[in-house]
Amino acid sequence: MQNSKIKPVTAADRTDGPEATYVLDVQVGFLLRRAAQRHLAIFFEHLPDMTSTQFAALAKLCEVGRISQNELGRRIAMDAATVKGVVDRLRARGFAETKKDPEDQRRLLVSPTGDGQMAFENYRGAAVKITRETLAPLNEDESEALLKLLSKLG
Amino acid sequence: MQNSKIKPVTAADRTDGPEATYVLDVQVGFLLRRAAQRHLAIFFEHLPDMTSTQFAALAKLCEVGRISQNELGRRIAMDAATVKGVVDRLRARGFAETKKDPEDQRRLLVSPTGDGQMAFENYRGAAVKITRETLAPLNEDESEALLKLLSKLG
DNA sequence: CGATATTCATTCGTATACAAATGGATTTTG
DNA sequence: CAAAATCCATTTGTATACGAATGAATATCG
Repeated sequence: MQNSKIKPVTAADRTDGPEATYVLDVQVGFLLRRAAQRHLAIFFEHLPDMTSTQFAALAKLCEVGRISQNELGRRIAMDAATVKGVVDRLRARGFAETKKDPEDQRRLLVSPTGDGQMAFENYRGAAVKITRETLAPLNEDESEALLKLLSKLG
Repeated sequence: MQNSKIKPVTAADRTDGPEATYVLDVQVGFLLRRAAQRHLAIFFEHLPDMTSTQFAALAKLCEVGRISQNELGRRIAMDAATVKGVVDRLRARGFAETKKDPEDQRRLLVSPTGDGQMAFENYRGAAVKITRETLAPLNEDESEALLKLLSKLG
C-alpha cells in the first residue's frame, strides 16, 4: 500500500513556476551523461587499448579512406581542436598518417595505415560486444526506440 | 520511388560476423555523445556563466544541504577526482563552502552558500528551458520514453 | 585489542571537449 | 582583378573525466 502522504511527481514539477522543484536525477542532461559514462566504462572494460573516441575516428577513417582533418571532425561530430589531438594520437600509434593536400594547401589529409585497418578489423568484434552490453538493460524494441530517439535528438 | 539497388541496412549489419559492416553513426555510444554534445551547446547558450556539471553539483547541494564531497560525487555520478575540481570551482565562485567533518576526520563537508542558493534559484528557470529545448525535437510521448529508456540504461 | 580492510580526499597523468584567437590559403563577390 | 568572406589547421586556456597511486582516518573482524 502506498503512503498517501508522499506527493507523487507530476507534470507540474517540470514547469518553471516560482515553487517548482528541480530534480536533477530526471533531467535529460544528467541522464545522458550517466548513460554515456556507463558506455565508456563498458568500452574500457572490453577495449582498454583504445579510447572510444579514437576508435570512432579510426572507424570513420576505414570507412571513407582519405579525408581532410576538419571534414573528419565534422563526420564524427568532433571539434577541430579535439580531432587534432585524436589524429595526433592515432598517428603516434601508427594507426593513421597525414600529408598536406597538394590541391588545397590548407587541408591536412588523414588516412588509416595498414596497421590501423588491421586494428579496426581486430577490434570491431569487441566494439559490437560493447554496443550490445551497453544496450543489455533494454529489450530489442526498446533498443530500437532509444536509437531512433537519440538520432532525432542529435 | 526507391532505388532497388541501394541495399537497406538490416539487422544483419549489426552482427559481428566476418563480413559485417560497422556503421559508426548508428552506434549507441556515438549517438549518446552527439546528444550530450547538443545538450551542452544549448546549455552554454542559455547559461554561459556556469557549466552543466557545476550546475548539477550546485543543484544537488541545494537539494541535500550538506554532504561529504565523496558522497556528493556518488549522488551526481562523478568521480572523486572530478568532483574535487568542481567543488573547488564552486568554492572559488563563492557558491559553495567546505569544512572538515568533526565526526570523521576523513570527510570534507560541502554546503551551498547563500550566494550559491540564490544563483541556483536564479538559474533554475534557464535550466528548465535548456531541458525543454534539448527535448524540442521530440513530442511529449517521445520525451517521456527517452527519459525512461535512459534511466534504464544508467 | 590489534591487524586488516575499507573509506576518504588528494595528486598525477592522460584524454576528451570546446571557445576564442591566429595566420595562411582559397573562394566569393562586387 | 582585388577586397571581403570563408575555410583550414593550430594554439591557448579552461573544464570535465577517470585510472592509478598515496597517505590519513575509520571500520571491521578475528
